[in-house]
Amino acid sequence: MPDRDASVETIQRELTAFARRARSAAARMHPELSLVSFTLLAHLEDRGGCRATDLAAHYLLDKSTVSRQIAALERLDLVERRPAPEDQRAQVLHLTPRGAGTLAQVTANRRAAFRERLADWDEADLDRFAGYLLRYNASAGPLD
Amino acid sequence: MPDRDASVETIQRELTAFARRARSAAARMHPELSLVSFTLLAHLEDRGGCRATDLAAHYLLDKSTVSRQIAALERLDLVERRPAPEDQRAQVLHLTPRGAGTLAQVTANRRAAFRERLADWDEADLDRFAGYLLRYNASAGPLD
DNA sequence: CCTTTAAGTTGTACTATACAACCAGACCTC
DNA sequence: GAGGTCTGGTTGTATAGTACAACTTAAAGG
Repeated sequence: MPDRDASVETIQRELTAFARRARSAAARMHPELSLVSFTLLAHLEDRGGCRATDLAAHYLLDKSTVSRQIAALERLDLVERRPAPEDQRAQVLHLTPRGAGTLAQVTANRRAAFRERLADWDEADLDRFAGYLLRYNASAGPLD
Repeated sequence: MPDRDASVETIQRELTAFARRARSAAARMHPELSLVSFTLLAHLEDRGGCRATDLAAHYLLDKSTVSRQIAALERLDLVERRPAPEDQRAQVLHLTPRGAGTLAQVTANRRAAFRERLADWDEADLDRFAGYLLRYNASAGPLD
């Protein structure tokens, strides 16, 4: 028989355990792209390009952090800067072809890893789990 | 109608978003104890003391990392070292009273935050969500 | 115009982390 | 029981990610 407090306790414990491992797990899965870099590239792809400031606001990162992350991604030829037509101060960031390729590769790896990990879940459970995660994250505010 | 791939995709996306925010969220929730320190203290409480090597093995951290974390926690008077009775090389780490108090405080804060966040979930959903997280984490291997 | 605001970069500092070198105590084998 | 090896732990060094503050340049608004 379910007990509210026990369930909350378990959720807390398991999410904490997950959080602790997540970055190193990501690093193992795709050494060439940290979790943050991956996220930034994915966002650029999703939006079809945006400004550094937008990334900073969206992910609650300092603009200096984003500036350096982008500089690193540019050095790797994964991102390029284009002048913003209406604001000479700003740059619009876009994936390069290489960036798109790397992102696709990493995305495919991640997808495969998750699929395998969830291979023996039945469809109804997957659907409910996805729903719970959405609901949980939605209550976090506009952090993502 | 649930679609397997769509659910996996959602799970992946939402877990990634969660992982990205987790550390800074923890830092906001309890600035005095990082997620890792919190975990180490909790483990010490749970086990009633253990060696640094055990912590490193359990959390897949390098022993040097644990050594420095423990040194910091000792400086804060949250952890103390006791000679290991049967091995002069080793030290058994224990919470100090202050460490136990801080851990209790942080645990209470976290619990309250999770409770509030999950306040409008009904008991059956909490129970299922907890079960799914357990199942998901269990498939990760003995990382925790 | 001149002041204020916004976009980005750079200097500096801190934390978490790993790997390698090392030390000291324990253990094993002959 | 002496020497070689293994184990627990610390320290040196390096890297990544992050923040805050100072600065530059351009836009916006009185």
